[in-house]
Amino acid sequence: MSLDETDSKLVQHLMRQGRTTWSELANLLGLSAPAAADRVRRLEERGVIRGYAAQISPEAAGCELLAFIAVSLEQSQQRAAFLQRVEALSEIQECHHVTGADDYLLKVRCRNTQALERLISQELKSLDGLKTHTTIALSTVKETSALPLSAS
Amino acid sequence: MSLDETDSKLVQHLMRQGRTTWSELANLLGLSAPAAADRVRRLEERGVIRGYAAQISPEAAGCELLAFIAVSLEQSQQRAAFLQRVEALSEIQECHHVTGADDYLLKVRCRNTQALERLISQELKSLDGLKTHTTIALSTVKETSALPLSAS
DNA sequence: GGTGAAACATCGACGGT
DNA sequence: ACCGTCGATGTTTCACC
Repeated sequence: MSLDETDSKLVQHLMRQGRTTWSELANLLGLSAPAAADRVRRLEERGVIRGYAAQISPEAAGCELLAFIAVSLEQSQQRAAFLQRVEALSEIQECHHVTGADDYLLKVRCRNTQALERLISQELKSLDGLKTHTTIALSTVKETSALPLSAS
Repeated sequence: MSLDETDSKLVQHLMRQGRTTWSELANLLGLSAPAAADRVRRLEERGVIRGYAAQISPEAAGCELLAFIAVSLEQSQQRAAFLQRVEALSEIQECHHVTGADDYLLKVRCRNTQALERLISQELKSLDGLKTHTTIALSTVKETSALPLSAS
């Protein structure tokens, strides 16, 4: 289940650069190209690599606003309906079930405050007994998808 | 500054699949391979595409724990030191300056509660006047890097 | 933005350790 | 079980239209 040293180097490179050419990966690892490709394929099969994506500037894509919404569900029979809405709404980037006074924490990106208002008032608050508490991000200091490598 | 319809389709595909082959992109857009490559290169130069990355399963990489830490800075002269620490700590994936009672919201991934304790007690709380409020994620319902496309 | 040819990278089969 | 070599195939790249 855990990663050997070569896989660690590989994963770390893939997190930063994405997949470029096998030959580049190969001489990074001191292997031949087919061997590097094999390792990547195995990591994909094991689910360590979930996929590949381009990182898009949210502002360039017209998403100027970033907000975190804490959600409380006071009627637990609304849970399924809430989770269904979370999946359906493309503005909701993340939804975590969390400890503390609230039930869920949402990370939301949208065009402007008007779009946020619509999301909260029409999409979320239309569920009975659902309370929200919204925090707006004024600026982002750091945002990376890189994980701390573990030497295990 | 804004994206035409072809660029929108392109960006949407790149967010989901990463960069595969020019020919695949080309016939998705109804263009020739060099034309598709040109568009991608221009988007990279404009900063719309920030880069490419593999999506790694945090659990597979040994990061079992996800937490959100709200940080209050009661002495504003500590701000520079705090931001420097944020950059240096690889467990901190995100740091946003936010509205509300607290100043910053951190998204943190680490190995276990022991690593989280070390991060909070030794790395963060060692700054004078810094208060934290930590929320643990029990499970993650949704987590995507995709953005809602805007037709502009 | 399209076309063609040269350069390059990938994929699969085979052999070695 | 994992890695290297080699040849066939497919893809990118560049000059030019």
